[in-house]
Amino acid sequence: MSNLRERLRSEMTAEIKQAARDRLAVEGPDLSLRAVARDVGMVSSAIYRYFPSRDDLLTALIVDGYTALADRVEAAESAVPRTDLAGRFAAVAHAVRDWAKAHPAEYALLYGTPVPGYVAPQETVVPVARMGVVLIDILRDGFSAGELVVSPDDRMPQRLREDLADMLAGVDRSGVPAELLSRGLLAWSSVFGLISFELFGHLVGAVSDHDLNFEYQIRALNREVGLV
Amino acid sequence: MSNLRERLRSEMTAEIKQAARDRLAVEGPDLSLRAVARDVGMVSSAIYRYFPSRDDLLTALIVDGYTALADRVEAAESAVPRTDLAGRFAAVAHAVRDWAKAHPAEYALLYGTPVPGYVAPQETVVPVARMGVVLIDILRDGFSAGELVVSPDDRMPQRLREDLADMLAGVDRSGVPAELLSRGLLAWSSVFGLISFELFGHLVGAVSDHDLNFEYQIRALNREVGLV
DNA sequence: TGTACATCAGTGAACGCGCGTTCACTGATGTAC
DNA sequence: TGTACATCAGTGAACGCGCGTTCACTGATGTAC
Repeated sequence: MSNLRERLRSEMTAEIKQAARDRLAVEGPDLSLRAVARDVGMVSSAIYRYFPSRDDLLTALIVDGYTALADRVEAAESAVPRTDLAGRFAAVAHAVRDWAKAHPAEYALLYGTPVPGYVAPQETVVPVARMGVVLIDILRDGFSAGELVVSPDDRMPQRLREDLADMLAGVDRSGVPAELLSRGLLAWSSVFGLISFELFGHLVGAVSDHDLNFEYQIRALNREVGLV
Repeated sequence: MSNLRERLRSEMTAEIKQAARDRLAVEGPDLSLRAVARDVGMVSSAIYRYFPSRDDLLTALIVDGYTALADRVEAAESAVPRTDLAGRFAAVAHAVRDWAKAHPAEYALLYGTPVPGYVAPQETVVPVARMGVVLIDILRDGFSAGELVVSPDDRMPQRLREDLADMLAGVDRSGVPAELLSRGLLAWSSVFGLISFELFGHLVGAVSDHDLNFEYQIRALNREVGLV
């Protein structure tokens, strides 16, 4: 059986990616292939048996990151009773923050300054859509249960309405009016705004207990979205 | 008079910083001193007549960036009638976004992934506080005019209340309850969340007309803060 | 079960490169008398 | 107004470095018969 070679190969691949993640944490987004090789005890050219180039290694880290984050978000949200809409949203928000705090360098890789000239791989679409589904499901459940009240807004530009209706192609948005999708998008942006502010050091003068602040703000956000 | 030398010196300093900003835009946050020198038509060592090291040049760009942003924010906000609270907040939000879109690389430098090991210079405190003052003034005016209704929230943790009361040391927060400061902080985070999402490419599948979306979301934010 | 051949992980040397920073220098501008 | 000296912007060579990637190689693992 060729299993030995295959198993070693996948273990080695994982080890390289982990070393790369660790490197990312200490020296930021310009990943050095040679440093990674050193860390796993290999000669630098050996990495090329596993990744055809430095960019491909980076791509793998990015895809892994989105997937890990989506996993955490889904797991946290599914553990909350379906009828507890605010609890479900809070679970999602805290899952993102917890993952970000546990993996700050990866968070920065996904949601910080994009590497110039580097285009996000198509494979990120799937995990990103998974998070979108979780969020939209909360909105739909709230709407169809009558807990989320939304009055049609005729000041919403038609173009924007169409954008929102087409967003996340392939994801079921049925029964969720554009007004609600827009609210969800704002809430989602706010969650990442809060987390980025905290992790990137923009709250240093303002807040000392970040846990308390985040929890309070998520409650406020819940109120604002209308999930109570 | 030594004015000639001094004038040339400050002109050259400005030219170097501008070249550095341009470089930033094409190759991201790892600024190359040699590339900057090439762009201004100097030999690389000549830069050291103006900046003692690469980090000092970066620092100058960061301080300049915050200052330019605070200038724009103040100018935009002060052009709106004092009683138009929602208009004042919208002016602030749009000023930030306009500046960010006009100077995306600088925005990323200030609000994107922090350079690991690099500590933000103390001089950024002043321009950051200036923006804080603008925001807090809006909240105070709204509160004292009775337009911003805020009921005391006894679920707000004491620790958080103290944090908010101490925030932006030296800035006048008199007459603005912690509940309102917290709302302001959330709104401020949301503005940057929206802008970062747009500039860093996280809305690509979701929204095509970013102007419309931002304008709509800022109106929603205004409603949420209570500025109508 | 044993042998011949194919696959492929890892080595080590080499490539060409751009980087930040230093240093002794030249020559123009500014200052003191 | 003219001369002697000080200041300082910019040059060019050199330093030591780490980088991504290539290539011919060795030796172990896997496959076919």
